[in-house]
Amino acid sequence: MSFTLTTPLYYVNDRPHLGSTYTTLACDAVARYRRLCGEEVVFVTGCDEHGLKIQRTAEAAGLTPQAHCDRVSDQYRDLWQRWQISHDRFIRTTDLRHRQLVHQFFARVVASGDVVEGRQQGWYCVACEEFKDDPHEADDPECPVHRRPLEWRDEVNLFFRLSRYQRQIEELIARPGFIAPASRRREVQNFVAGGLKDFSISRIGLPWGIPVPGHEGHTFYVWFDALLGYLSALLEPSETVDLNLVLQRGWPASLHVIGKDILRFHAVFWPAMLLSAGLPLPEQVFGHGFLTREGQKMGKSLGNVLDPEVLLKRCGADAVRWYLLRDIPFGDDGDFQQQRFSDLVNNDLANTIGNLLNRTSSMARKWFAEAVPPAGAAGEPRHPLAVRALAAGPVYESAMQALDFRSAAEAVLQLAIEANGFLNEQAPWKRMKEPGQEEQVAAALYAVLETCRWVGLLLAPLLPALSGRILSQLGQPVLTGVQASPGDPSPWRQALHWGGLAPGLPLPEPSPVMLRLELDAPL
RNA sequence: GGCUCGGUAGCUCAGCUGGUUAGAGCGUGGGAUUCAUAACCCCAAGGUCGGGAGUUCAAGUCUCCCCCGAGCCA
Repeated sequence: MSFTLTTPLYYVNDRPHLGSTYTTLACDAVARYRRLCGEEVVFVTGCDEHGLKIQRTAEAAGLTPQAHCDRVSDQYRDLWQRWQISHDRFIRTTDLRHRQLVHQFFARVVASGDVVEGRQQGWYCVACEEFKDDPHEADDPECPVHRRPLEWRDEVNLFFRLSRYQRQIEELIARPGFIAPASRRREVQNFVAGGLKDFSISRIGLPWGIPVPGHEGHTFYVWFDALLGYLSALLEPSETVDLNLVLQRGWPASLHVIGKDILRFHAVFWPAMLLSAGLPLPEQVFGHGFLTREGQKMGKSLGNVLDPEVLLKRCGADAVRWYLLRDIPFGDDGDFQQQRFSDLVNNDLANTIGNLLNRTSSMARKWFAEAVPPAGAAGEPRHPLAVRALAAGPVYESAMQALDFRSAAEAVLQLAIEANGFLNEQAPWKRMKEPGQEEQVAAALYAVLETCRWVGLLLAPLLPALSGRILSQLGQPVLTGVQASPGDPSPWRQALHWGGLAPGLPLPEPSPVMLRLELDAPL
């Protein structure tokens, strides 16, 4: 069973921003989860590097387009590494191999009779890389998104006959689950219901792009070429570029995660292109929401852009991942609020989870020879905390399947909250002062330590680093996505049974697994 | 202008097919405790559920109108 998922291929017009980081973190959580479940995962990310906008940005910076792309794509690669993103592929659309694949794909589309010449006249937004519908006679029209002047174009281009796929696309988007969250489906349906129009797939006089074979002076429209990056990413760098091979390398994708603004490209244009080329369609396109900051749109003009570099450096990956995944319903727009960010990180991670482990481990060490105490009655699946943990598992898993990170995170957190409550009820520190209570204290501590182990395990996809610290403080082996033999449950799933913590196992001296955030200045 | 979503405690939001005293988290206030990262645990706070009208024995929960905000389309 293989699971291919993609982030968008990020446009290298500017340095990476929080939005792309958000998308990528979410995908990383999914990829890690699927691997832990024993699935073979291909996690694709990369950069989209062609187009007039890039060419101009490079010129403005006094660089060749290639040098500019190299620089920005390096920033992405570097950023993902520091965020510990577990992608398997990083594709750049300026790779030679990508170009070859685009040519093969184009040949198929031509063979299907889906490429025609047409005259394209209209107002063009370079920033959007898109024709707008402003009337021909408009005076100095502006792009409503970028508030920049549109440019008049009148050229003979190649068109993709999207209109031929009207029915198939309608059927596709009607399929439950194809467009997620479901709340976004109607928007696309309305667009499609309006009638699909052929769209141009080439540009004239734009050197920074992939040349169209057999059409001197034409380069591919940046969107046409970019989406194909999902396919070229799948091929091993060492093997010949052969479009047929993608079927053995993970295509079709199970999941495209994108920002809501590019849903149409992924849910309409892209599937039509694939149909034309005779390739199977992705199973799901998930359009997540946008992030604002303290209620305001982030932007250069406002000077309120939250830099992922700064966030990582000052707060750490765990904190940011937790906040974004646990507090913002994935799919909805979210607002980044610094106060809430530090409140949640400190309460959930440092206090509730971190301190739980710390206090319990230190009691166990103090009274039970620096080791996991005997389980006694706490080894039974009937134990109250066992019941909780065993119930949390399925809730957590179905949430992760649905990309509902928030519910998944809450299920884990709830477990820790319950364990804290249980500990206070049992008050082992009080009981230890009374004679003959040792056995019960041991059992209570065991139950809580075992709950901590579950918390650590369940946290692995969401907060891999913190998860590792928790587990290692419990003397547990580092989890990897190592494949189980087919049919067997994954090591991770196997570990998720009550009583996995071995009594007598030495416990290392505890040290806080999660420090509190002290953000004195604004981020 | 058309369509689609929202408007529920200071903040962020849950509230499915209408039915006991409208919920959670954070923040705030109080209490308890000392194992622990001044952490954990318990309790409280009285929000006309955007406004108005209607249907009903009964409406955040259905219908209509209006106001406000967001998005898609034109």
